[in-house]
Amino acid sequence: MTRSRSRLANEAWESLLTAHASLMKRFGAEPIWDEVSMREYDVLYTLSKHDGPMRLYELGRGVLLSQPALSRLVERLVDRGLVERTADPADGRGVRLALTAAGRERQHRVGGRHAVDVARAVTAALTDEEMRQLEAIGRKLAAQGEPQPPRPNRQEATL
Amino acid sequence: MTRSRSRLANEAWESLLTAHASLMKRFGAEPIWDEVSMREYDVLYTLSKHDGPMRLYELGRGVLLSQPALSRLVERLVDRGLVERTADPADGRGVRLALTAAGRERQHRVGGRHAVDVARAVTAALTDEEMRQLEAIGRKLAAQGEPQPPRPNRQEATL
DNA sequence: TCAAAGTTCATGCGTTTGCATCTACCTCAA
DNA sequence: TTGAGGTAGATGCAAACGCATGAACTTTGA
Repeated sequence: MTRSRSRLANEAWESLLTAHASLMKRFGAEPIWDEVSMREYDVLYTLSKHDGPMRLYELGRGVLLSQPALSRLVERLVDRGLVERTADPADGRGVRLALTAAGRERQHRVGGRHAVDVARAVTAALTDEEMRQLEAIGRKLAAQGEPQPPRPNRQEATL
Repeated sequence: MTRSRSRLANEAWESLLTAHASLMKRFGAEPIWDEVSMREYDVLYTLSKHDGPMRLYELGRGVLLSQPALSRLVERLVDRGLVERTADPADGRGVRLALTAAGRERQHRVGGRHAVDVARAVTAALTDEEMRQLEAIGRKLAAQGEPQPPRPNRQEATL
């Protein structure tokens, strides 16, 4: 891999990080998180777009939290009546997580307001073409992040 | 703003979020964070690419942390001899933050290893052209995130 | 068949975070 | 000049987090 290609990659990643931090800060400052925090919303949203119950470790894939932290976050949502947690009949170790009616309502309401803020910020910054590019690029990066286990062919780094 | 343009914006943002979480998780799993955590590194890196001392609130712009959390994170880095914090002679309220020699060395060493991981993941997922696109898009989004104060024209959402 | 190894989630515990607030200092207008 | 209002950063405290580990269950291979 060429030197400049590595450099390009790092600049692109830093750019993504900066954009993420900047916009997260902006969105977090909006007065819509009084009922659920952004992280809680993240979980509610992930559950909402998944049909059928989810396992805790499935949730963990999409959320940037340790497994214990996620476990307790879910517990709090259960206590507040937004998420339902039942034992998985097919696997005694696991749990099945799903939104309650209240949870779905909450997600939808907060999500609607949040989407307005997102649209406002993103459309102000990007053209349609750029939004499509970002969507595609993000998808590829996310796919790259996931698959570690295909083949354990330990091909050590060249550096 | 058209409906589909809002939708496009939200899909792009979600894509960015997913990519961010996925790769952050991957990078965080690398065995290079035993000396400084990712957040601490973020601060060291931000200081390293800034010439001259920084103010705490300047640091805060780039880091996704509350002001008190950042204040204490910096305090820990000071205690560990990686950051130097001195009173600002020009503003008695403020502090001047800079890397110590040890801090600079640490940042450079960890940063070098991290950059390898970033390059590996990003170059595996994206073409050169896509990396350039991401770099440009991130820059625009970050710029959009910053400026709130131009005009407080409260133009309420159409939801 | 059954014990060893792996997986899934929960819990103990020390650390870190965010919110609210405080102190100290700066700015600006009267 | 001065005092009201604003800004920079620190601190008290409860909430949330990550790491290490535990408990319960499943899977695997001999």
